[in-house]
Amino acid sequence: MPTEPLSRGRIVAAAIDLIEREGADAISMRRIAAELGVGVMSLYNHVPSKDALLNGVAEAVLSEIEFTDDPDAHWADRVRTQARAFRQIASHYPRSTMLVVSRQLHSAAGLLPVERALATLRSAGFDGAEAVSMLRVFIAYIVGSLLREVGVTPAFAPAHTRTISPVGVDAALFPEVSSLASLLDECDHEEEFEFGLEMLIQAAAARAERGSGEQGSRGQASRQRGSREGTR
Amino acid sequence: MPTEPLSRGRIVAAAIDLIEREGADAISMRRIAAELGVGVMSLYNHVPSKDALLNGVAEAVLSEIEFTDDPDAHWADRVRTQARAFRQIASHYPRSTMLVVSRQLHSAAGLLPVERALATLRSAGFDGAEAVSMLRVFIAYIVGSLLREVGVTPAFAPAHTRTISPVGVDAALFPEVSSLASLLDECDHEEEFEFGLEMLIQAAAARAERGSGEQGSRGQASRQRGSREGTR
DNA sequence: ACCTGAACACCGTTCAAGT
DNA sequence: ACCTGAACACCGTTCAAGT
Repeated sequence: MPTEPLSRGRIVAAAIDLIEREGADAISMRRIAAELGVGVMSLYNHVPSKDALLNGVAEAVLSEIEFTDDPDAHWADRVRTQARAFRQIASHYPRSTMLVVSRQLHSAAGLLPVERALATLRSAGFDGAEAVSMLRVFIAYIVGSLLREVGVTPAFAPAHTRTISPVGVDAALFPEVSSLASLLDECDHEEEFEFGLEMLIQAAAARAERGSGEQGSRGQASRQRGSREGTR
Repeated sequence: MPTEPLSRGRIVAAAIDLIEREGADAISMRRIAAELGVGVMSLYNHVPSKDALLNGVAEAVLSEIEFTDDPDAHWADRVRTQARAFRQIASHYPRSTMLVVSRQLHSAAGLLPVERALATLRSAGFDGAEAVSMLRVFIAYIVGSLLREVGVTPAFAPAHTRTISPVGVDAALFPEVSSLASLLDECDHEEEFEFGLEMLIQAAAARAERGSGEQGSRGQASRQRGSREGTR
């Protein structure tokens, strides 16, 4: 009594469900098939391989995040909104986050956020090259933040396993780490995310102002990369 | 004729070798054992599990990067040097990078870079809480950058598979993406890394200056997180 | 203490057979 | 077109047996 016909969508949904319930390590074609009450090989009628299925999972998760965008808002606010939308992945699909972040998606699901971000950065006055570089910087920061937030914790790492607690760190070898142990131990992920986001936006704003008149300023700045000379 | 006795170190080295040669997906306890010319179960005399072995791989890779640090240099230069040291992972051990980045290490190998970074940030005048937050921001950016750089490409993705080439993107739906396709297609990873690094250092420097007099400024700034108000 | 083969409970995917 | 069981070539790890 097949309540509903098998389909790519149902398979992907079952996979997401299983990942969020038991962790990314727990998923296998056989488990998913069992979850759907079908034979393993039935899955291959709708999905070419496990790898393709995982791409489907990443796409589905990414396309489910809310991407409201107000084109009339200040560009900095639009960047904030878009960055926070990405962070929703970590809270809505914590155990699938690694998957979303570690597979580059060449589909519309991945292209739409990029399109919006580029439009926003161009509206701030950046030229194409600047907008692309800036977008890459923001994405790198967001991806790294999400990875920290979801911890990539193996299944259910007990919260009591203190990692850098005052006890266990040699205060002579690591004075800073041991004196800041309590701060390193706990982390308000939202506050931390916002802190870095503001740093990046501030740096971007400084470049937006500076760049309004001069043309090749960024090209020069990037040309002196790799030099070991300091700021001052 | 056992040329050399089996040891944790030899096993980890063989694992790294195998990963760099055939990709992270290719490694298995059985393959590593075969590589070393021993039975699979012999590995378990020196390593409790595959998971522990992978932690060992991450540790070994991390501890092999050069961490020169000149305490007399300007703090911004020290940050630059340390950030670039991390990026060496991507060039020296591209296919192990994901492993290093996705496992939090509670060993000395992971603690030393943290200790140096905190000392550097404190020398810039940041208090403990600021230094810890700032460190997290830099790490998030670096981690995200490395992930982009190593591509997490499945084994040997042919370079000819153009992902966002001008052809294949609907210019009406994605005007920015399609007009900036050539810029999005290619990426000078070093230049890109330096670009974002300078943005973060600039933002950090602005906070270092501002914070020299006032005490609770950062606490206030972070307290207004989540507000939808803009910059201006 | 260190090594090991057999065995167990899993994998992803191919193939030939069904409807 | 869709489903499927058997089979193949793999996994990580336990266990009991060896030295």
